[in-house]
Amino acid sequence: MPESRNTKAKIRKAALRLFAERGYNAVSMRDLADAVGMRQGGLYNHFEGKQVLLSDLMETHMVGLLEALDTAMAGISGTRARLEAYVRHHVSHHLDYPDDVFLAYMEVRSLDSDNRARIIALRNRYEHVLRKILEDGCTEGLFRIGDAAVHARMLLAMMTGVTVWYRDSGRLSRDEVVELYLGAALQSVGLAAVQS
Amino acid sequence: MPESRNTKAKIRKAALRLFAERGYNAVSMRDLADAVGMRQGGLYNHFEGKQVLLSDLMETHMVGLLEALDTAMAGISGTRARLEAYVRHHVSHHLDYPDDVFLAYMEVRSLDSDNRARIIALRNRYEHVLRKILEDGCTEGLFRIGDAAVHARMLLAMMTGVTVWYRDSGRLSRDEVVELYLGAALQSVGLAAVQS
DNA sequence: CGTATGAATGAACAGTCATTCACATTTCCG
DNA sequence: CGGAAATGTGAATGACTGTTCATTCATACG
Repeated sequence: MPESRNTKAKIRKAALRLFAERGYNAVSMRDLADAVGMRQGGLYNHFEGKQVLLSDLMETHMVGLLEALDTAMAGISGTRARLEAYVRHHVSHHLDYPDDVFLAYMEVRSLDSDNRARIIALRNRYEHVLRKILEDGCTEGLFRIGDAAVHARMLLAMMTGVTVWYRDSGRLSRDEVVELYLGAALQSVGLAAVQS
Repeated sequence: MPESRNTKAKIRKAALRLFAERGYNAVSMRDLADAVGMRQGGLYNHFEGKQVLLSDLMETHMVGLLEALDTAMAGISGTRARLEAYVRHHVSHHLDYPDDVFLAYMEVRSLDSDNRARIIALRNRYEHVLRKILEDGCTEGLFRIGDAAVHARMLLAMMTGVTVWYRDSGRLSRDEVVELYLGAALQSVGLAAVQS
């Protein structure tokens, strides 16, 4: 069993990287087996098939994302503080797991309809938390935004895009990037960033 | 000749929709021929191959996007007015050509390296215009942003994301959406939206 | 009318796809 | 040690891939 879990984890890791890099449809089971260092037939001892592997990866990521969000938001009160916690969580989590995020975003359409519905439901839960914060801020007269639902989508697209360009070897550290996104997000809702 | 151009246009139109909908690798030449109403062999009278078709679609879009940007920015002076023109152009163009945009964004990795380099060069030119506006605004002390290069990417990701959720059948008109994005973009750089 | 042209066909090509399976090998546990 | 369960192999499956091509067809031109 110990060796089994190891191989399974190696398959997941390689699949995640390859799917994110080339796209689900552009990766064959041969490619995947080569990356793991085994023959294609053996993959089926660990996963029922390619589609199951994809939906497994995506569901694992979405569940982890929601759990991390819960942790990040736990005990945070106050609408502004909750927005800050959400933004910090989202950006840093995306910097930590760029392949997972990219896959979950790009390959939803490669899922069959049952799996797709499950993944989208998880994503909606995640987005709803931000939308609620923005609605609260509007109700309290704290935020100045045109439309909470639209603004939630704007912020999520803006923040998620960090995975497209950020590289660890670049000019900015992860923390600096998080703070840049936080500042922009706060200003976008009509709040000034804190002067530190 | 008139019929020829017509068929070519039909192929391009169908390919654009199918590639955007299912992804380049998930669309076969047979699928495409079916959508056009012909047999697969005939496609090669109009395009050298699948890859050429893809890069042709993407290049056409990028060139059109740059031309539309030039038109939208022509004669506009003043950093704030230029930012407003850029945002309005970008969002409304994306609302008008969602498939083109989606394809150009998602399928860059499906291009072979020569075509990819050409498309990315065009995209860089497009992004550079916004970055320049943001840098000017910083120099003039007009904008309050952490980093112009990063902020350009944030705004582009935010605005481009409109194609993911907007539907004509929805609650908001295109003009309303454009103004919402404009307001958010202005606030994100530290400017208040105009009170109308 | 004869013929050149562009376009469409449908079969064929060689290769790749995900998946299956009979068979080895390794690993675990009593 | 023995046997069973887990794990990996390599070949085979049929379906599908992008592309090619000989052929047919309709139209346009001299």
